Order: sequence, then structure tokens, then C-alpha cells
Amino acid sequence: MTVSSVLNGKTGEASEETRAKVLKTVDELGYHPNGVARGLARRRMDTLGIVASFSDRPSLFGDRYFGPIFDGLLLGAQKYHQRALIITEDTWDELPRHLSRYLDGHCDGLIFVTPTFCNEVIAPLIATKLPIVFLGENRPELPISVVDMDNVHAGELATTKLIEAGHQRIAYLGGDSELRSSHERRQGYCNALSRKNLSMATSFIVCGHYSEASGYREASLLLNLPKNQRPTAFFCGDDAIAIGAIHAIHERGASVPQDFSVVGINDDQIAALSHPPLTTIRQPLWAEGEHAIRILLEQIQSEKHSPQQVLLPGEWVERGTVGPPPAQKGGAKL
Amino acid sequence: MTVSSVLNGKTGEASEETRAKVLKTVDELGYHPNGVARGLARRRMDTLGIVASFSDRPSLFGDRYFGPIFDGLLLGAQKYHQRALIITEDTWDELPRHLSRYLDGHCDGLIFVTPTFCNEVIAPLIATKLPIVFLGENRPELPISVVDMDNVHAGELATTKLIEAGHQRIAYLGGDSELRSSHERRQGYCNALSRKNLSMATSFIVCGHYSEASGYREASLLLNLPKNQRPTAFFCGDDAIAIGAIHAIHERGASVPQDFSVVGINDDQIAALSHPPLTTIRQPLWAEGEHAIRILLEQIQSEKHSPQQVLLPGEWVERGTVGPPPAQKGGAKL
DNA sequence: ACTTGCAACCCAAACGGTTGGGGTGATAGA
DNA sequence: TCTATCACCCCAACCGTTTGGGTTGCAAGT
Repeated sequence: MTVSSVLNGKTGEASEETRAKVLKTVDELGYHPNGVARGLARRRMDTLGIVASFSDRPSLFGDRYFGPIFDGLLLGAQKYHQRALIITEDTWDELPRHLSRYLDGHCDGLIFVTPTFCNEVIAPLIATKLPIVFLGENRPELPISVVDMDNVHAGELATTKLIEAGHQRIAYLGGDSELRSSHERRQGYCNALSRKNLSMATSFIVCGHYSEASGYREASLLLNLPKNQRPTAFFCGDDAIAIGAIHAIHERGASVPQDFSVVGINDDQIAALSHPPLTTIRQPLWAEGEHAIRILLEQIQSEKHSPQQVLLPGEWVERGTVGPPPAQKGGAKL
Repeated sequence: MTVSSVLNGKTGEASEETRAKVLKTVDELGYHPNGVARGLARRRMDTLGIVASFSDRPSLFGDRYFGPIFDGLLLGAQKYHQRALIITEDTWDELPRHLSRYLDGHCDGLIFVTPTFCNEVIAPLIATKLPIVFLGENRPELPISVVDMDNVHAGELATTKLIEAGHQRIAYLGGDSELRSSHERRQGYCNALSRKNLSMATSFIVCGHYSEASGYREASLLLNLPKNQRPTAFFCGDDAIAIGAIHAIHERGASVPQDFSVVGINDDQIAALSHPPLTTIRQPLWAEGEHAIRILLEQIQSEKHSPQQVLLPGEWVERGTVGPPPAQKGGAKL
């Protein structure tokens, strides 16, 4: 009786008088409806599972990449009045054995937040028909929903900006070769170069890791080339690489952006604090989280599983590491 | 039938044969028990609610303080086989109106992770008799369970170390006056001074904010004093303040630790990266999270609510910002 | 006057498990 | 042979909601 009235605020079921009486009684008794029983009966818990693994990073929530994503996810859950259940795994490999954790009826759907899942690990998950969204790495070959930054676009954007600044000899310092983001950003880099009819030197495309040390190492190699074979600009796979590259440049007595231009990707906290402050492409991590929630919810509500991919554009953040190449100022020196 | 056997792995209820048959059937059918129904019947969800507010910081999970705490909380939940439900609030003020979110039967207990809750806001929560643990600020006057770093001890530790390094004129650059941590650390500072029979100058005890700007400002004021009235060491309320203080020192052409010693608290990521690397007291954030889970679980299982306080000691992290005061080297200059 | 329609309300059957009491057969003790 | 004990299994009630169908009482339509 009470329950129907309380819940059916929308349907015109109860009379005004009864409704008032119910509300009064509820208040007097300090009654709070039991969401678990409600969920059991409705077969809808209004709860979204967020799955992450500590194997991806030593600190999951304090991480510069995962942290803001979780912010967005939680904000999104709140916005859509969903509970957020965080499920942590020690390693992705054991995931198939933990299937019960996902299918125990607690979650209406799952969001996997990781750029490093294996296709075979998630195969049994897809088979369960539970609505799922992956966050952080695009897999066009799989019939799954994905949210990620548009890495190709980001690569194009960064490279185009460098070209427009006058650079012709631009290097790409990529991240881990097993991460698709690295390849996709390279693809964008290549697209931009060929669109502007600039030549691509394979020696200017290097593959390392998403770390400062790697950026330092790879940049150093290129800086050791004879002057007229050196790049004048570095498009770096992420901000850490960019910081490493700047370090290598400074070590040689050169300066940024007078002698070399540098662009990163991510807009980490360190990006604004580095010297000079790093020009970069901001990854829309908050937005990614919110979109993931929205897509998942659509999937749950529509009852059908037509997967959709959402690729969000990164945002150009102009700071102090991009300028014209030195040759332009000096004249015909090239 | 199956269920009892499946669950009663411990009680000697089912025969070996039946158990095997059940297990086989379960496997064939791809059956996964429904945790929600189970929870409803047992009146125990094995779920812990973790409540946080975006009003505390712009980024909750990416935050240098909250991030590691969430790591510890999630790790602890996993260790004790509990689900972790994250509940975010826009502001703490509306909390009493959201009481249903906590009492809807989803969580067996709650962990509030915030250093800034108001006593009156949580009064209705305590009245619900739901097991609760507060993480991040001690309230000895309230009958509640609390986990926090032992701030008094941290203050004593830092100050004692500075005294042992030879300093006699030590300033305390405190954080926000409305946060207890700031007062507790000052208390520890005073304890250490009086234990060593050193005089306390009120002008050396300043109260600002937990930020770099505040540290810079307050340190500048003290550095502007005549040389023989200046402190030779700064015990800072947190690492951000310490970084600000170092900035102020460098700006005056002085160096750390040759001319002034500086100690922070927290061991933020920037602590190890600053120049020189910051000597600080590491706040055991991961451990705090795990202890909070453990205490809450004890409270849930014991069915009685004898609140307990857990104060964890901070750890001294020696880096490069503490040395002997300059007077000692020079001789009798004082 | 008899049906029809409708709003308001009540009731019973799920939802998918747990729990404990009672029934069954076999074994052991008197 | 009768009974007490025990391991094993089954059954019914329950956890606290939702859901839809059934019931009542009253106004309007024919």
C-alpha cells in the first residue's frame, strides 16, 4: 500500500488524501525503503559496476590517468542516479574465474576501465550478454561498446599545429608499442604529414614507453644526429615523454621553444608546472567517464546490445613549448 | 538444495556424492548464485559504503590525499571479500536529506572519508546505529570510530629531528586553522620543544593554509625578520607549504639545507621531485584505508558499536632538506 | 434500473535465495 | 526386537519489495 504510493509518484494511482497519510506515516516511523528488495523484485539494481585492476598501475586512484577517469565515472553515476560499485582485480588473467562477481545480480552493467585488456580474457564476459562498456582502448574488431579519446585526431591535431608553426622536420616519440593509443597517435601524425605533402622519415618515428626516461632516451638519439638531419619539433606520445625530451634538449644547451618545439598529450598536472610550461593535448578524461556511464545506461535500458563507439576529441592546450623553427628566424640556414 | 550445499561448504551438511552432483550441475547450467537475493535473506550484503564529497577537492580520485586512501580502501575491501560501493555527495550539508541512500539496505556499514565533516551533519547518521568509521580527522569528543594519522606524533617526530640536527629556532608553518590536523601537528611541535626545554616564540607559530602559496607567504614574513631573530628551520604543515617555503628561501638567495632546513608532511609525489628533494613525514594513507575497512568489519560482525580510534604513526623520510643550522658550522655566530 | 467505466485500493504471487524444523533410512546400543 | 542417534535430505516460511489482476464503491451513460 504505502510502497505503491511512494514509488508511484508518477502514476496517478493514489488519492491525494492517502498519499498525504502515507507520507506522514513514513515520516513518523522513520521508514526507509529497502533498495535491495526493490532491486530483487524489479530485476534492476540501479547499480553500475566499475572494474579496474591494480596490475595496471601501482596506485589506481592516485594515478594521473585513472584518477580523473574515476572522477568522471562517479560524477556520471551520480548524475544518472546510479550506484557505483567498484570492483578491483589483482590481475586481468584471473578474470574469467571471477565471473560470478559480475553475474551475482548486483550490477546492471559493467564498465571496464583499462587500456590493456586481452581479447581472450573478455570473451566469456561478452558471452554473458551483460551490458558492458570498455573505457580507454578502442577495439574496432570486437562487437563491444568503447569510450576513448580520438587518438588519431589528437595525432593529427598536434602534428598540424607544429606544421602550421612552420616545422617541416617533426619527430614522433611514441609510447609502448603494445598499446593501441601509441599506434593511433602515430597514424594521426602520418595523416597530417601526408595531407601537407611533407615527407615521412622512418628514423623520425620511434617507439618507446610512456615514461620520462624513454622520452629522454629517444630524444637524445635524434638530437645526436648532424644538425641538418635533426628534427626541429617533437610530437610526444604523452606528457611524460615530452618532459623527458625537454630534459634531453636542455642538457645539450638548447632551449625550448627557441631551438626545438615540443608537444605532449594528456595535460597531466606536471604539464602546467614544467619549465617552460608544456603545450599539450588535453585528454578529456572526465568526459570519458561520463560518456561511459551514459552509453552503458542506454544499453541497459534499451535491452538490446548494439555496441557503440564514442571517440572524444582532445583539446589543444597552448602553453610555452611550441614556436617557429629556428631556421625561419635566421634566414636561409635550414 | 543445491544452494544449501554450495554455501554450506563448511558445515557437514551434504554428502560427498550429492556435493559432487550439485557442483557438476552448477557447472553445466552455468549457474551463478544471485548475491542480491542472498543478501536480502541473510540481511548481510557484504558491501561497504565509502562516502566522499567532491566539495573537498576538485578532483577526488586524482587527489594526492584522497587517491592513495581510496587505493587502501579498495585493497582492504578486496582482502576481506567485501564489495565497495562508492557514494559521492556534492556537498556535506545535504547529507541528512540523503539518509535513505545509506539506509536502503545496500551497505552493511559506511566509511566517511573526509577531514571536514561537521558534527551536526553526522548526528542523524550516528543515531541510525549503522556501523560507521570516519577516516581523516579525529573527533575524540564523539562516540565514533576513527582512523587517522597520529598528527601529534608526527609533529613531535619532525620537530625532534630538527632539534637533533642542531636547530633551536624552529618555526611551525601550519595549515588551515579549521582543520584539526593543523592543531594536532602544532601540539606535537610544542610537545617536542618543551621536552627539550626550548622556548616557544608565538611569532614562530603561524597559521595559514595547506597550499604552496600560503607556505611562500608565511615563510617570507619570517625570513624578513632581522637575521638573529629568524628561524633556522621550518616545520611545515604539509608538503605544499614546504615547497612554498623553499621557494621563498631560494628567492632570497639562500639555500636549503645549508642556510635553512625544511620538513613537510605527507610525502606527496612532488616531495621526491622537488629541488632539493623534500625531507618529510609520510602519511600512511594506504594503511589508513585498510584499517578503516578492518575496523568497520569488526563493528559489523560484533553487532555492538564500541567505537575505536586508530591513530597510525607517520614515517620519517629523510631526503635533502634537513641539515645542521649554519651557526654551528661558522662557530659562535648564533 | 441496469450496465459501463473508472478511480482507489487490496491481495497474492513472484524475485532468488536462506533457514530451521521435520521426515527418512541406516546404523548402533540395549 | 525396539529404540535412540545420526547423517542426509526435503519442505515451507521468510527476507521486503514490485507487479498485475481482482474487488469495491460511486458517477455517468443508456
